[in-house]
Amino acid sequence: MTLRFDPIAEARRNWQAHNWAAIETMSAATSITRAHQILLAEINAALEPHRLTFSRYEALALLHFSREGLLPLGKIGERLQVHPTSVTNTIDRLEADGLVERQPHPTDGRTTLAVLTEAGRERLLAATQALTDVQFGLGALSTGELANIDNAIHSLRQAAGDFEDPTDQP
Amino acid sequence: MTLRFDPIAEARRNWQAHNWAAIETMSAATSITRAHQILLAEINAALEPHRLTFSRYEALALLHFSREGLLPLGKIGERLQVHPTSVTNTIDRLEADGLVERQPHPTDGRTTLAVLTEAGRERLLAATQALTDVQFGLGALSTGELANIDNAIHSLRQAAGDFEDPTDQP
DNA sequence: CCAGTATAGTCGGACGTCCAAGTAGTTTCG
DNA sequence: CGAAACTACTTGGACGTCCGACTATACTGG
Repeated sequence: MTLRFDPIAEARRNWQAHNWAAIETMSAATSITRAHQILLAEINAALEPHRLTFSRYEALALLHFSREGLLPLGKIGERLQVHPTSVTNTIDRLEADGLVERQPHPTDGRTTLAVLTEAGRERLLAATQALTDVQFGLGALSTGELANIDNAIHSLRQAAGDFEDPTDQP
Repeated sequence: MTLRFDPIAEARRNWQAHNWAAIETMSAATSITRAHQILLAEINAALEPHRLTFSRYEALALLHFSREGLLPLGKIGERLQVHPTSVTNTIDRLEADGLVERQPHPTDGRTTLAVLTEAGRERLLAATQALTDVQFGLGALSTGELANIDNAIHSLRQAAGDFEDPTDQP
C-alpha cells in the first residue's frame, strides 16, 4: 500500500530531467491536491459514524452559527463558496435525513430557507466532537506549519479574488 | 460574486464565539479545501482548450516520463495515488480521445498497459505549455510561500503514511 | 498438481462538484 | 402599468472520486 518513494519528489525529478518549467508551482499544486485528498478522506472517515460528509457538516455548522438557525440556500452557497446546485444537493440529503427542513421565505417567494432541526443540531455537535478529536486530520502539523499554510493560502485566495477585504488577516 | 468578507476568517470568529476547539486545524483544513477548489478550477480552465482535465493530464505526463511511454494501469494509480477505478475511468476517456491505447501485458495476462500515442504526446506538450503559462494557478505566491506549502504538506503526507521516509529506515 | 490465495482490472452505484438550461418570483424603468 | 432585466432555486447531465462486488489470471503450499 505504502510507496517506497515520494511520488511528488519523483514528479519534481522528472520535470527537472526534462527541463520543464514551473517546477515549484507544479509541486505546490500537486501537494495541495494530495493534501486535500488525504484530509477529505480522514475527515469523512471521522464523520462516517455520524452519517455525515464534510459538505453536509459545513452546511449544518453554518446554520448553527446563524442567529435563528436558518439561512436562504443562496447564502449558504455564498459562505461555503460552492455552486447553487451543490447547495440544492446538500440540503436535499440533509433534509432526507431529517437534519434540516426547507421553508418558504416569508416575504420573498423566490427564496427557500434551510432550517436546522433539533436532530440536526444534535448531530452537528456530536460530529464536531469527532472532528476536533482527530484535529481535522491535521494533528501532525505544528502551529507554525498550520500558520504557514493559512498565510500562503490566504495570499492565494486573495490573488484569486476570493473576497474583498485585504486587511482581514487570520 | 466576490464576498465582502473572508469566509474563513468568519468561520474562525464563529468557532471562537462558540468556544469550539481545534480552530487552527479547522482553519487550515478549510483553507486547503478552498485552495484545492480554486486551483483545480484554474488548472482545468487552462486545460480546457486542450480538451484535457487535470487527472487526464497527470496520467499523460506519467506515461511521457516512463522510459517506453507505457505503464500498467495499476502503476498509474499507485503513482497518482488514486483508486484503481479512477484509473480505469481516466484511461477510458484518454483512449476514447485517441491519446492512449490499451495493450495486453506480454507476459502477465492480468495486466493492461496504457500506451501513449503520438497524438497523446503532442497534446501533453501543448497542455504543459498552457499550465506553465498560468503557473498552475499559483503565480501569485512567492517562492517562500510555495516552499512553506510544500514543507508543511510533506509533513502531513508523511504523518498520513503516504510514502516511506527513506531517512528513517535502516 | 491442484485448491486456496493473491493480484489486476472492470462494473455498478454513491457522492460532491460544476455547467447549461429552465421555472418562478421580483425589481426596474420607460 | 407592463415589459425587460434580474434573482433564487431546481433539473439534467458531465466529471472525478471512492467502495463493494465481480471476473480473470497468477502464484503458493501441501
